[in-house]
Amino acid sequence: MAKRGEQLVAAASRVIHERGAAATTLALVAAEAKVPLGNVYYYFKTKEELVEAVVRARTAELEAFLAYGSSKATPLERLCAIVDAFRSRADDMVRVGCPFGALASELEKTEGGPSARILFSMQLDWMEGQLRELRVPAARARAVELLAAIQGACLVAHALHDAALFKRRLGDLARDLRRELTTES
Amino acid sequence: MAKRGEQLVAAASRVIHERGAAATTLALVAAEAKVPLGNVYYYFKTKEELVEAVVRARTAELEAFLAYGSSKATPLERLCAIVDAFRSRADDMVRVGCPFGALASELEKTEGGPSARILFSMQLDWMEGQLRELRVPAARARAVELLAAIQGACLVAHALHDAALFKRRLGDLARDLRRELTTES
DNA sequence: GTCTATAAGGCGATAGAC
DNA sequence: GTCTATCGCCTTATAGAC
Repeated sequence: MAKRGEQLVAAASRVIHERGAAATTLALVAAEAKVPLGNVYYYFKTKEELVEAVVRARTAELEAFLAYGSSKATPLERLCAIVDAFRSRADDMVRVGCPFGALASELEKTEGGPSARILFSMQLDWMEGQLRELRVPAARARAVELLAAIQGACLVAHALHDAALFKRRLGDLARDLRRELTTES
Repeated sequence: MAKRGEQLVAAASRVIHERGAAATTLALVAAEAKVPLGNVYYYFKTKEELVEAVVRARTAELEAFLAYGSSKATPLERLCAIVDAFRSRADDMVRVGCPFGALASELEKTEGGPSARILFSMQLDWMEGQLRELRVPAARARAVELLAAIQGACLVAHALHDAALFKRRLGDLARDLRRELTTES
């Protein structure tokens, strides 16, 4: 049980969420975790290793996030549950960006370093699965459309500091999903 | 005519586009502009001032970009022209991000510094104007939907290093616009 | 106006006492 | 395992010769 290591990863995840990975210094992480700076290097040889650990932690968060969606009864309810779950985090996402999308996009800017694109591919795979179950044609393209709509809304709302814009757009997204995909009985 | 100053802004804009504003150092900009480092400070007192100049340059680029769209005959053609213009820049946008969106979102992460959200509000205003001319209800919300769709597609495609995804999504976006907004005669 | 040299401070990373 | 002290480098910014 590497309790101290987990504390550091949790602290690093918070600081990175607030400031971005590039602007996150190990001194800030150490202060957030209430650990002396030098101690960080006992658990992580480099800053890059710490960022990789944060990516793994975010991946686990996303798994739990999607598992919550999967707990709903129908594919349509599952998709709407995920949209609503993003919507319920609106204030945080608009203030500092999406904990999955902001990290995934930022880390792709540095070629050699760690990647977090799995945070997008996991969501696409999960959404595609739900759409396939609904017999929606071009399920992969529709998954891309939905993920891009969510991420784009977050990006625009974040830059404009407009949480209401994000909530409205995600509400419309869930409404459109229900309209199009509800099986008339 | 501050020729040297314009060279520096152009060089800074290129470096920021490639690496992001935070990772851009004045040494890199000076090298890109083939100017000694110390000389940068004759034209810009601080790095922040240089970034502000880059934002103004991008704003002018966006104005020209939207003016090109405005040159088309009908509002529908104008909207599609902008979508197509983004699409024609796909390789660059997928490799390093949107020159407008990436800058706008990154600069909002640092509170005290310069802002580039005008790059989003200009696009929203322009799109809203076209949609209004087409008598589309909830024109502002539809403008947000379109801008978010473009920016989200760029973000996802960038993180996944998948230019084809971006081109497909923007092609679908233009097709959907034509389908919904074409006036049957 | 242009350029060289360098200051001042923050960063990742290490050494070594405890 | 934990912590203090510090190294070496890079960054922004300045001083001052030309």
